[in-house]
Amino acid sequence: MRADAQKNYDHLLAIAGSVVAEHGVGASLRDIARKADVGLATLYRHFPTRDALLEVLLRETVDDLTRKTNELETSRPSYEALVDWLRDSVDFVQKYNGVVTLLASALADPDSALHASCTELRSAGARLLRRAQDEGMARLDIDGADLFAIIGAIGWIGDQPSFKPRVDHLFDIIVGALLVNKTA
Amino acid sequence: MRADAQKNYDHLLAIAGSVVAEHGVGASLRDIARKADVGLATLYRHFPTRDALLEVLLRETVDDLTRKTNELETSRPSYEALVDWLRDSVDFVQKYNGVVTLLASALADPDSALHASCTELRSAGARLLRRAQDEGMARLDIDGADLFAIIGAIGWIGDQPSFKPRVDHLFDIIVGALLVNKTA
DNA sequence: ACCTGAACACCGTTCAAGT
DNA sequence: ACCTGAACACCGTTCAAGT
Repeated sequence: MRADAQKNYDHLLAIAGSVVAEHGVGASLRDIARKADVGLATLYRHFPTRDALLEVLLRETVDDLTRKTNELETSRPSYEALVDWLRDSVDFVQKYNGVVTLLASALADPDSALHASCTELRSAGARLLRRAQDEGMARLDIDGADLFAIIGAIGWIGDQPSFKPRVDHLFDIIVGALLVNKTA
Repeated sequence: MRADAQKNYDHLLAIAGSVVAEHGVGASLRDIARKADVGLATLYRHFPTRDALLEVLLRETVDDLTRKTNELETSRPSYEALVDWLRDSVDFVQKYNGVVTLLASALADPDSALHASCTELRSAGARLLRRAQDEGMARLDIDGADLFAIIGAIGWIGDQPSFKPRVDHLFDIIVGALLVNKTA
């Protein structure tokens, strides 16, 4: 990549990060190009679709999450590992408003630029879930896709300004329902 | 209202119902006017905002729900009444795609045309919840707003085509978490 | 009273023309 | 190679002009 193109790319990405942080995943691409002092077609040249741009914005965080999953799996009890991973996943989808709906549709669309990130996330969760189920710590009637849907549902709560203050409380309640009651 | 205006109003509403059923609450208003063979400004005359149109589309169902809540309250055990009401509420928000997000913001915005419907729905749920809590059937650390957020979260799952098949299953799991375990 | 076309300010997407 | 302005087809919203 030519030096001037690289500079545009980096600058575009930085501006996109702040605009998406403010307006969510549906932010105006025109607005991003404008704020980056770059022609709109230049944005399209670097990021041919909205998904492609968001994929770059989210990739780093997903990779961190995947790496951390490996650590959790080897170093922590299955119960704690699963809950910690759910906590991290909910934090991840709340990086930008609207990520949950984006990921839900990307999961079902193999052509989406985000499809790989979604399946990675799902299979990481499925592994931790399986381990907890094998040890009798998690209910047996759920799978990785259910986990994904539940992360999305909790993330949706966090996306609504009026519900955001309750999201931690509701996380505890909903996630609690996935675990086997140890006092029984 | 003049006879011709009434005819336009009724026709507009019927067309809007089918277009919103197909494209969700964000459906193009232009498209609705076009399909109704009516000038776009005529739609605006009858429904000055998108909220006003959706409010009319949803009102009937909310009223049914409120009426049914009264029945549930007097004729059924608190536990069953609460679960049935949650079931009906989730069905209600799934009448059109995107209703959950619409209601979440309308609940926080007293100027919204849907604000009244939202607070009605919330207080109906709060009443049933209180009764179940008084009888020791529901956990004590939740309130009507939590119930509303949870209905929204489950409704969000139903709005995602890839998760829709799991929504009944996840309803049982999440709602189960709100009830006190009777086997203890 | 009620209806309408046209105007305005946006948006995403594409492409011929520039350097 | 890379960038850009302009064009196209949409959208929501408003308003002067018609009947």
